[in-house]
Amino acid sequence: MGRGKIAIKRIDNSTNRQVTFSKRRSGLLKKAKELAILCDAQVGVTVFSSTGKLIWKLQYDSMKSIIDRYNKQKDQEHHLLMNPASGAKFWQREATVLRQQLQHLQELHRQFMGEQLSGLEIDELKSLENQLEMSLKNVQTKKDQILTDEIKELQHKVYIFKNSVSDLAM
Amino acid sequence: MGRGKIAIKRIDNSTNRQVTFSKRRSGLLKKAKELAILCDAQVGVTVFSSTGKLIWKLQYDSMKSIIDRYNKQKDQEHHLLMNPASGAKFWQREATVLRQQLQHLQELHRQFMGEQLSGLEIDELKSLENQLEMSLKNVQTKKDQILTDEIKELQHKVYIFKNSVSDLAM
DNA sequence: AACTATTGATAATC
DNA sequence: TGATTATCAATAGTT
Repeated sequence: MGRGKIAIKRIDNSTNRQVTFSKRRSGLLKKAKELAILCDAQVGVTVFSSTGKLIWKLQYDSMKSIIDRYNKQKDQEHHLLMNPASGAKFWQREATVLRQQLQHLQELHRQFMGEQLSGLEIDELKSLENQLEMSLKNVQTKKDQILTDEIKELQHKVYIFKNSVSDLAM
Repeated sequence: MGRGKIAIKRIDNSTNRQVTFSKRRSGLLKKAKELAILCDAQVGVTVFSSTGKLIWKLQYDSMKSIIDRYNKQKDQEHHLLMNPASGAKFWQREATVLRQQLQHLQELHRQFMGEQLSGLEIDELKSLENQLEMSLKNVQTKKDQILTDEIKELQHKVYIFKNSVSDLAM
């Protein structure tokens, strides 16, 4: 999209990669913001560079609902207005709950990755095994479906092509 | 970017908004994917429509590193905790990031449950399939190990019991 | 869902 | 880095 077309693959030159990263990151965030505003949607974007640094986080419009809730709570608990430190407390509670949920889900997810299985009972392992088997089946079904559709489409194209060739021969 | 310029504000006509939402969402996800590939970065995007339906896209194997990096970053910002003045803002940011991580992980987990597979490319499905197969193997190995151990233990008990019975007989 | 006239994004360059 | 601009890409309005 500039003075020349580029292939979408890792940019080898690191300086170039950095420059492109900056430019496209801002482009992406702009698009995200526009989407959120235009379509009244919640859009979140997280970007990490390859060195692992958290570059940007954006959570558009969902902030609004959080702040609404905060303001609501502020009304309900009037003493909050008197105590400047309680604003921090509200968000701290919020963060604590979220972190607990996240940790719980992380642990669960590790188990789905086949890690950290030591704490599990035999019944839990069996149940996990069943779930994984089911998941695998679903994924394979979906994959097969996509591949089959693709083949059908190609077969149709070949059919069309054959016909046009025989038309020419007539 | 089309037959006319538009102002970036909520589109009132709901049909139009829905159409624009579809178009721009796919545009955004394409950009995110390109950024990730070109610049070797981890990019996550979550999109909720105004009706609350979650449409999402994320390189599935990057979740672990996102969480690791997040935890790392949290350590770096840890000194902020000591400063009471920055309290509310810090915890607010904390909550925002946590909420976002939670949303990503929830969606990722749904995919590991074999749900919400519609948005995935064929390569992503293959990748997920491989991971599930590996997980399943680990879980089965662990299960077998536990069962084998249990059997050994029981055999030992039977052995002890036999001996004590023959002791009694003497 | 397609199609294009436009606007917008950005790769190369300075 | 930061600005410029020639191109390519995205998309708003139309069919």
